[in-house]
Formats: sequence, structure tokens, C-alpha cells
Amino acid sequence: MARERKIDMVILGLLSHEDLTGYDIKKRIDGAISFFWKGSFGNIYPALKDMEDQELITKKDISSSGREKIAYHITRRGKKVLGDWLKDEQASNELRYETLLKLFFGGVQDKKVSVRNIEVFEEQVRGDLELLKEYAKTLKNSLDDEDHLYFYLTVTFGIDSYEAYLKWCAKAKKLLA
Amino acid sequence: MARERKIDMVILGLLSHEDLTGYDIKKRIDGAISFFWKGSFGNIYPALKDMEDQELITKKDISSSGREKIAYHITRRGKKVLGDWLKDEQASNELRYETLLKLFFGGVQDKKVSVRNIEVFEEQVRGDLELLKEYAKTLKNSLDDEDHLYFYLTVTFGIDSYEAYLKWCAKAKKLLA
DNA sequence: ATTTGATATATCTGTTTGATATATTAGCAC
DNA sequence: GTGCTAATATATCAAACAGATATATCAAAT
Repeated sequence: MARERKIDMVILGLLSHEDLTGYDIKKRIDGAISFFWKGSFGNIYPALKDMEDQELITKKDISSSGREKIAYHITRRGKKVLGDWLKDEQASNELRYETLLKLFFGGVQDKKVSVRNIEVFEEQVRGDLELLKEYAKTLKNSLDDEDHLYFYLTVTFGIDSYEAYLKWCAKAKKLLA
Repeated sequence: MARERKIDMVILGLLSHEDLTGYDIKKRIDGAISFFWKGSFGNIYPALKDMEDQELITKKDISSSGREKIAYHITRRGKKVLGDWLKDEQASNELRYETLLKLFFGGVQDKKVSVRNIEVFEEQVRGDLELLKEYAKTLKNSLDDEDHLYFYLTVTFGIDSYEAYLKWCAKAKKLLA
């Protein structure tokens, strides 16, 4: 069965706004998107090749002098595929938190080890939360721009859940003390 | 570079409590652990083979009549590896939420599509939250049992974040209305 | 002049996912 | 007791993904 390759949708989504090179796409994914989805050169470049074969995107050589540069543009077929995916109600939402895994098996070690693991997690979250709050502050004043609105929604998702994480951290440390 | 295979740690963690077959391990992972980590036969069975070669686990044939059955037991070396992983402070915590991806690119479609995607997410979360609350209710009365305590902590993490998700869903739908 | 870091391409190895294949056993309906 | 179905139990395969690496250009600072 030909499984649906999710990276295709990420790329089509990005290309629906502007033409981009593979490298640009990677940078965009590493930005705000990375809070809820990741991508690597190892799947971006093959996906671009495949999608060009399927005529979901077209490429244009925009090399300047020695530097090779290929920009990709979404086709009508590509927009159709993106739209169908958006309208498809099923969505896989997965957490992959090594910290929780370590906590689950925490009984193997001294409680201090678990407390320390929670503290490390707490620091990570605190840092990311600050970043997200910066985003939110900037976006909040331009929610009439539709793209900003959708971006803002994903950012507030991050803020709300990270704040819940921090509250949990405090409770968890107390229970282990 | 020999990357650390996370499924190894899940398996060692489970085997640190009791001897299990590959099938048992899969069932355990599909239970409460699946909220924060997944596993499949496709990586469990190869991992068991490798870890036996590395003498982190030993196998024992417990077949009865025709049915082939192999139980695995953790070795001292295995316990060492598990302990080292628990003490290692670095941990990768990743969200992979297709719903947020769809929302991020929501501008491509009518707002109703995004609202519907949030509603579907909301239903998923509500269902999982109920399950987690069941777990919590049972565990809460036996927190002096260390294993229950650690299990309880991961469960409350789920409850707290899912409750934050639901609040966000309400806000997000309002903003899109 | 040179070194560093960012840009830009692409591939490789290993890991994980999801589906499939194969066969046994237990429980239930008829 | 026969046949059906679901659960048990093994294992493999293709596709997708992650992370590292290779190669080379370009811009900017030293």
C-alpha cells in the first residue's frame, strides 16, 4: 500500500504561499513548524524529485553564476492534493517524549534521577515557551491577516500546552520529594 | 555513528520488571506507554535479536506443544545500559501533530475546514482524556507502590496537557468563528 | 588573503512504521 | 464435534524518516 508521505503535504503547504528551494523549505520547517512537525534533507530532496515526477510541483533553475539553485512551484494538481489532505478528517497526532519514557521507568534508579530529568525538561520547556510568547506578541496585532491568524493559533497551542507542562513539573517534583 | 535505538530502552525498561515475549512487549507498549512512545513488531523483534547478541538480554524457549514462544530476561549488562540511559540528562521530546500542520496551512481552504479539523481533534482528546482519568483514579490509591507512582506521574502529564488542549480548542474555534 | 559561517545541492546508513505472511490456540455458535 | 472468529505469536518487507556526511559556492569578517 502506498502510504501517504506527510512531508509532501508540508512541502505543498509551504509552496502554496511562495516558490522555494529545497534549502528554503528546510529553513521554513526548522522555524515555527518544528514545534509540531520535523523534516530533514534526507526526505525533503527525494520528495521534491517524486512530486515533480507526479506533476504536483514544477522546477525552475534559478542558478546564479556557479551556485546551483532550483526553485519549486506548486501546480494546480499540487493544490488539489493539498486541499484534499486538508479536508480529510483523519489526522495522526503523536507525542514522542523521551522524558516521560524515562520517568515511566524511573523506579529502576534513585528518585533524584527522575527529579533531575524533570528539571532538564522544565528548562527546555521554559526556553521554548519564551520563544513562542515572542511569536504571539508579534502576531497578535495582525490577526486580520489570515495567514497570521492560523500561525497564531498554532503558537497559542504551544503556549497553552507548555504552560500546562510547567505546572505539571512543579506537581511532579513535589510528589517525588 | 551508531545512533542510540530508543526501542531498546523501552524493551529493557519493560524487562526490568518481568520476563516477556516479543508479543507481550508489543501489548505493553500499546497500553499506557503508547501515549508518549510507540513500538511495532518491525522494530521489536530485530531489537530483541540484536540485544541478545550484545548480551543485554537472554532468551528462554517456553513453547508449549505447537505454539512457539520465546521469553526474554534482562541481564546485568542490560540493567547497566538501562540505568545509564536513565541517568543521561539529554532527552528528545517531540510533538508530531498533523492537526496543527493542517491548521497551519488552513488558509488554503475555507475556515469551516479548519474548524472541523479542530472538532475532530477535540473528540480524539476527549476520548483519550477519559481513559487517562480512569487510570489515574485506580492508581491514586496506591502511590506508595513506587511503580504506581511513576505510572501515575506520566498519566497526570497526559491529563494536564489534554485538559489544556481542550481549553485551546474552545478558544481556537471562537477565533475562527 | 584567509577563514568562518551561511547557502545549496544530494546521498548514505540506520531506525521506525505499517502492512503483510504464516501458523497455533481458545472460545463460541451451531 | 465441527467450523468460524479472534487472539496469540512469530517474523519479514517496503517505504518513510532521521541524522550525519559529502561537496561546493558565496558573503563577510579578520
